[in-house]
Amino acid sequence: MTVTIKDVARRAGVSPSTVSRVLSGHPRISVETSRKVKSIMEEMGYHPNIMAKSLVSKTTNSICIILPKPAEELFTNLFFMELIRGIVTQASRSGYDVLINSGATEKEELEAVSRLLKGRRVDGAILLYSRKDDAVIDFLKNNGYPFVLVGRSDKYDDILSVDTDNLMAAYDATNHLISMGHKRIGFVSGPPNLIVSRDRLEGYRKAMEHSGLELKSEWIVEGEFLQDSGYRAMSFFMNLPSRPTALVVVDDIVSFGVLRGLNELNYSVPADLALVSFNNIPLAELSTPPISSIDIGIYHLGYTASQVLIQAIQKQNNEPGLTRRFIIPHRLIVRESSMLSPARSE
Amino acid sequence: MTVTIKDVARRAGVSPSTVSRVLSGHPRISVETSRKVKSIMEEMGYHPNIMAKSLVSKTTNSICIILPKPAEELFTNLFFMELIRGIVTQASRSGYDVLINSGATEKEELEAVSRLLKGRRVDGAILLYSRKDDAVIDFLKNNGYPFVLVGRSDKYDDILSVDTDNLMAAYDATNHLISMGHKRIGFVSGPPNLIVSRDRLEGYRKAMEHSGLELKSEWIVEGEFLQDSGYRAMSFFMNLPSRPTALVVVDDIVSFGVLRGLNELNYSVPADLALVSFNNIPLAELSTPPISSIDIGIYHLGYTASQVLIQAIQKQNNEPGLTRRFIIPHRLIVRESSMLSPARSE
DNA sequence: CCTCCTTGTGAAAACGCTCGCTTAAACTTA
DNA sequence: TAAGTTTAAGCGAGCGTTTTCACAAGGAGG
Repeated sequence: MTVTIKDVARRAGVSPSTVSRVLSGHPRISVETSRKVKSIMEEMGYHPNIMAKSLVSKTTNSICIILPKPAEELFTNLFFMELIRGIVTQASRSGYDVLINSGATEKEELEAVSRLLKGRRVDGAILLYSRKDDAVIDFLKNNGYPFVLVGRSDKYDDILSVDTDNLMAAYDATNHLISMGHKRIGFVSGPPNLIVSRDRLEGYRKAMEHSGLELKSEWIVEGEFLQDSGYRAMSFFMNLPSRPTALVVVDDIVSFGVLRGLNELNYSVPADLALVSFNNIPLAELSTPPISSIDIGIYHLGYTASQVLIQAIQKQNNEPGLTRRFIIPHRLIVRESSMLSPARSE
Repeated sequence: MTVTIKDVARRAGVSPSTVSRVLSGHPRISVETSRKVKSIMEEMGYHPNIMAKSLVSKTTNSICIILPKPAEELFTNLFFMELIRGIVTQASRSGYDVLINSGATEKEELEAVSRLLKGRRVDGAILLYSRKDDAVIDFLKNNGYPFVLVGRSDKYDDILSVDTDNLMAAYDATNHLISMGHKRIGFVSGPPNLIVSRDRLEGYRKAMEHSGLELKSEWIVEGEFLQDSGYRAMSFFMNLPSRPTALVVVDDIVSFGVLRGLNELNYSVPADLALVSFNNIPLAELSTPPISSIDIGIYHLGYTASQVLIQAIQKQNNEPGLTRRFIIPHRLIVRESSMLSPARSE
């Protein structure tokens, strides 16, 4: 039925080992033999059985992406699509296949990971987003499996990770608003158990402090990475007796919610409320008005994560002392949503 | 090192075959043995080696998604993310892993597919989007590999496919505008080599004809599934001596481009130009104004595709005479972008 | 009491490939 | 020319499973 290495060998009049060596570019194969075998492989339409190869080589040439549990939410965020695109592109260039996986619950997630890694279906894993405490990270680390984190862990500092300097990014975003003349600046945060939420909040705080601006606790609200959270935050802020003139928003998607709310109430952006958010997803530029955003190079983040993981798998970056944490530079893209200074008020 | 079936067998005082049978729920295993073996597997942290299993069973319990070549473009479209989400969710429920793959060129694409299928790394494939002539489809069909097409082929009518009735969807969209009183209706189409573009265009044509409305060729423009195409189409239309009062747009993303252009020129939607598009991606609802869209159940499309493929792999739907073409129902979601009748003009 | 099932288990042959040895041939070197 | 060295290719033992076949023990049927 399917043509195996033996069939090729027989037809070429050599042994299977020779064919195998031709395949892997072994040095001690004569040019002539190599050429002949190759042409026969071509002719017979031979494709090596990846499973058999994996079985003996104990290596699968594939990696998996683990999406954290509330996959529905995350999947609808263009952020992840960009990340996945970066990963798939790089992996494919390195000859790796990418498996994509998500579990409904944290337990399922862990089961899936251990099935894939222990069952030797993949050589390593990329984890997207890090919770403050993560059983999957523990599992991978304790079992010595290669993995990289997109984000960071505050439990371990010796694991491979690719991340944005979120503190600095938030610092920059806030400073931009301050430099536009804003003094009353609010912050719409994400779930408190995500490190990214915390880091960005911290950056906002630092920037406010450094400029000697008041830091009211009522100007900070928490939510999810969903439009609805933005919507709710917006109505909370607009009902405040002393409301902010500008907002730093933890994710573009959340900004869309803020924007929608403001539109419904006939407020205008940036005149009534200026906005800066994070991630610069492709649609940030397309909303009305376009949203100022911190471009964190999502694609690049994914691309690098894949690169780092594959190097780790091939044991090219395991000497102690090597960088384990890769920071992808960010930059602020100023658009209409923050292009106006606030009206004088006090 | 890693614990194998033999280790478990030895420890349990049985043969590897028995352990294997326990694993697969073979009927002729005593309850007692089964329980003992299971507890030992648990205790030793045994996970079957998937590669070894695949090698002998000639089945991998995984499928792959093939994204067509201009992956960059497609990846940034939420459409694909939704589709992938549906596929991954269903596959995971059926115990299948999902591999995601895209090639830079058509040739690379074909290579990847044949490597995966011939190399027996996956049991079947899901193809997203169908071009009018597709080498990958030919390859899969000629080699008898299980696959399903999201979209349709006009070359073969006996292959498994999951699709929207795009002709009817466009018919409905156009009729909606007609029922709002529009008479001058334009169409922004996609690449002409995609079947979906053609079908939607055809539906638009039919609806116009049935209502006895004029069908000017200058009211039909072609583009890509990108915002820019919408932008360009918009400026083309607005410069026309006799411009349409409403547009049927082949994809929401393209509508965003139209919208952006209209905003820049201070036109208002729907007053100056009403809009209906397709796919109803999550952001259609969030734009200003929200866009009327044909919801084609993208997630459901993906979910069904996975289901159909896995059934085909397990040979549950291969008898001749069975449905090979699954149509997912669509429905029109009317939003602000089409909620106004046109000003009287002629 | 002998034969025939049934039930639970084991032995061993694949599955398609890789890789450490070994061997054979050809070439050096003294 | 004998011995050593290099180069090219083959042999065969796995890799961790599944699965066919065989078989022992016990019970049923005549």
